[in-house]
Amino acid sequence: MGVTKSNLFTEKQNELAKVAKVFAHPARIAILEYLIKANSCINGDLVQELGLAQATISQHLRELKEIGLIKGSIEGVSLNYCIDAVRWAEVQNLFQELFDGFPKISGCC
Amino acid sequence: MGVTKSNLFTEKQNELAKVAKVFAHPARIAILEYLIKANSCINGDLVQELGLAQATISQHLRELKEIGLIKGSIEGVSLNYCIDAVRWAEVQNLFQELFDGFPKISGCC
DNA sequence: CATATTCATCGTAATATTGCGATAATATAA
DNA sequence: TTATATTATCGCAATATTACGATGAATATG
Repeated sequence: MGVTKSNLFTEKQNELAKVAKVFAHPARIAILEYLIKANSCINGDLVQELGLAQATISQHLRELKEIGLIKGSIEGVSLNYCIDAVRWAEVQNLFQELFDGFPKISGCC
Repeated sequence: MGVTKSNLFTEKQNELAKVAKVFAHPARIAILEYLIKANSCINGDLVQELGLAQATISQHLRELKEIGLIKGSIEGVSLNYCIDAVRWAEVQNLFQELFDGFPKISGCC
């Protein structure tokens, strides 16, 4: 036990859950917000900005990269991470679809 | 170690992460979608609908209830769970704020 | 070449999540 | 009251996440 039974759910439900999991940590939210503000940055900047160890930040960056929300380009000795606009819109849509599925005027409680 | 360092982040970042965590499981997405579709339901329905044990569903319902997304009213021997419209809009806004923070036309990569 | 800088990865400890059987709690029905 | 139905909670096992020191890989600088 202890493992999520993905086979019970639809492709879309699993996808949304997987994406939501990436947002489910304040450090990753902070990284995204910083990337939006700075419009690019490197790992080192983030170690200064947040108070986490370099290894920890690198790990969070990998998760953001794996889900496709950010991408990095090598810039000499350091690395430029930035938000992937296409994926960003895609993910925004995923959430919006769920939220908009609930009618504003509910006939229930 | 192993514990999230919430003190490093803003109130809002922690709140969004906490809410996202609730969305970070396909069963809870499925429950929400079912509640939207059915416009009310009980735990028993969900055991039929999803393939999880009653105890497991009850646990997921509690998490949804704790974050305020759903609320339940006693209906005889069973229970009516439904989506809390106010909280739903609130949470939608939290995500929208983050998503809208990223300008469509990025000057970066 | 040797050294420094920057980021990724590995290994590990601490903690959190997931799933479920068993059981408790509550309310209805006979 | 006794039995039935419905949901919550407890306790446990399996797995996942979080954090970080240590180390590795790659590139620049002297």
